Amino acid sequence: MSDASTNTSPAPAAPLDFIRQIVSEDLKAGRHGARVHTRFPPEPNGYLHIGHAKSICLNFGVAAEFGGLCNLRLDDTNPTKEDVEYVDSIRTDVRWLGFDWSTREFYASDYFERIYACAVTLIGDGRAYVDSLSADEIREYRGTLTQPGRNSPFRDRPIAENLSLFERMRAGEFPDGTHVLRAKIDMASPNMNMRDPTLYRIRHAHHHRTGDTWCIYPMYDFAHAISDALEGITHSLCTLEFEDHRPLYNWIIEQVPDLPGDPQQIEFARLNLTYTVMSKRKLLELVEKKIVSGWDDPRMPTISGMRRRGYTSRAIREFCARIGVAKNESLIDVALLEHSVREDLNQVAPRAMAVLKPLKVVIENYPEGQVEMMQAINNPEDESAGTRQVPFTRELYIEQDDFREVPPKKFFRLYPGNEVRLRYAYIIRCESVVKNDAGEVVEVRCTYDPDTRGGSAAGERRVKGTLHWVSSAHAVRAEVRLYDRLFTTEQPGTDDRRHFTEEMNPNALEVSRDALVEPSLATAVNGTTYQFERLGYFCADPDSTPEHPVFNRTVTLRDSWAKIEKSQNA
RNA sequence: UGGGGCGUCGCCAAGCGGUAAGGCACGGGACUUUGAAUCCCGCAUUCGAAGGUUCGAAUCCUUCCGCCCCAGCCA
Repeated sequence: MSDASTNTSPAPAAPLDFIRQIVSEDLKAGRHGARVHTRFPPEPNGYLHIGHAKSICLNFGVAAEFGGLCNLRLDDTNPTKEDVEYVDSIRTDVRWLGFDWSTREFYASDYFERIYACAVTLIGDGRAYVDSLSADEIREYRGTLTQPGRNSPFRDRPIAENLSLFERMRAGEFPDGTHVLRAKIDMASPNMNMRDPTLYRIRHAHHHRTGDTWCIYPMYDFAHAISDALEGITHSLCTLEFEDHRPLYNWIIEQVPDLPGDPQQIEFARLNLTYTVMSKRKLLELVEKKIVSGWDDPRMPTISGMRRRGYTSRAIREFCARIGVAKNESLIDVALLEHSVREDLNQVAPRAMAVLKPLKVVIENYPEGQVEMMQAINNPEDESAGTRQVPFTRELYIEQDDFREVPPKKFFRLYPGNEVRLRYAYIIRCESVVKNDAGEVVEVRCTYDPDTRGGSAAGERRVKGTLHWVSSAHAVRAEVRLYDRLFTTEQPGTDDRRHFTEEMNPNALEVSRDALVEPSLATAVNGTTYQFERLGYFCADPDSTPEHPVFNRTVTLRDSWAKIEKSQNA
């Protein structure tokens, strides 16, 4: 993943982000035993999205760059929200992104016994107590942002009673909500997280890994700090909203005796993307209400959705490298993601010709029944990709958008009397059109110049436009799914006068069922992304069958003509 | 009106007292059998604001302004 180990030519080092600066200095100073050990700790309650990709690239990246390790840890402390389907998808997605956690796949639930022991120790030291207030009462006692809280009447229970109660909580003697274990810190703290935070709650629920072994489960703050310490994590990277939790994190590390390691929590800004929602709650809602086809719907910002759409993991990693890591709350322009995708795909995607909205072209002076095989370049960016043969005949299809009966200014595609080049084939001239009863052009009649065939003959005539095409007799019908952004607003979900689903783009999916693709695409390999020349990048979808190929539009090509036309109409 | 953070170009982001990197976006041009790609050029006299310290301030100090997060037995 990294070539940082080559000691030959020290490339002009890109500036380190603030986290890498800290890690680098810690290493230099010999802190944390001069080690770097990070972890990526998702909760298995949904699929990973592009925001997680930022965290994954950071955690695994930092570890790799500084000769350390990164664990995959599933933070599964809430059995009511978590599921194996999610842990499977997480493993798949992190691996697909290109990262390897070797055998270091851990689960917070692996530590339940040890976390329980920590709690018992805390109780024994008088640093935790069983509270029997109701949830509502606890909230009341907590105070407000400006007013201190009050001590619970159960705060000074004798240690022995706490021990016994906690043991009975574990034994399942109490129903949900009757008791909770709390840290004894400071109900007057200006930091709400320090007002005797809950450490354990009773949940008679089946856990996807521990089954019915437990009916009490540790809270995030408690489980996370202990898990980090147990795994020897040195730098515990998380998002900004946990900044307020750091004092509690440190409290736990300090107060629980005999914990190995001294992890350091550092917070960075989460990723926000324009025209995208990034909360698992909202994404789950789209899935559950069947507003999208599933977590891997190509319109979703999930890793699985982007994969199905045709994004490459390399493009996503590059994107994550470009957005940087800082503490500013940022809103990244989705155009940067699209740029990263195009940049990678341009290098690696095989080219092909496909016509999305076909318009028939008949070349009047081309012999009927004749088939010529034209040599086409598979990837001009990669000579090793070779060439292929594309059949050319008298009757072809071109893109409807490539013909205008009345051309606008600067339109140098096909119109009556004009000449264009057919890619890898001949120059043709539009002689006349055939219209239907409604007055729509349904066929374009052309003539071709036999001397203009193919690629590179010197001194050949030049025309301004080059069109893609397919042979009527050879083309394969395909379904093409044209995706656009899922939302119409830059920051969906931030307007509290309406539900975020009201900001969805009704045209986020447009299906063309009568697209025609060149014969070589009939056997397109599922998951391969092609460039359909002049249109964009398209990925063969798993829904494809040999009789019915399906392609997802990954992203369009940049389109300067669209800009010109738009400014003309403005 | 408690606490914790953050304010550098339209969007990100370097900068760490010596005179504003880079990317995206945008605009212009070259090239072109993809109006793609590629290549050039342009794009912050100024760093939320105002004072102050200094030969010198985005960087140090003071005050002010704006935005985000926190009152789950969620993570």
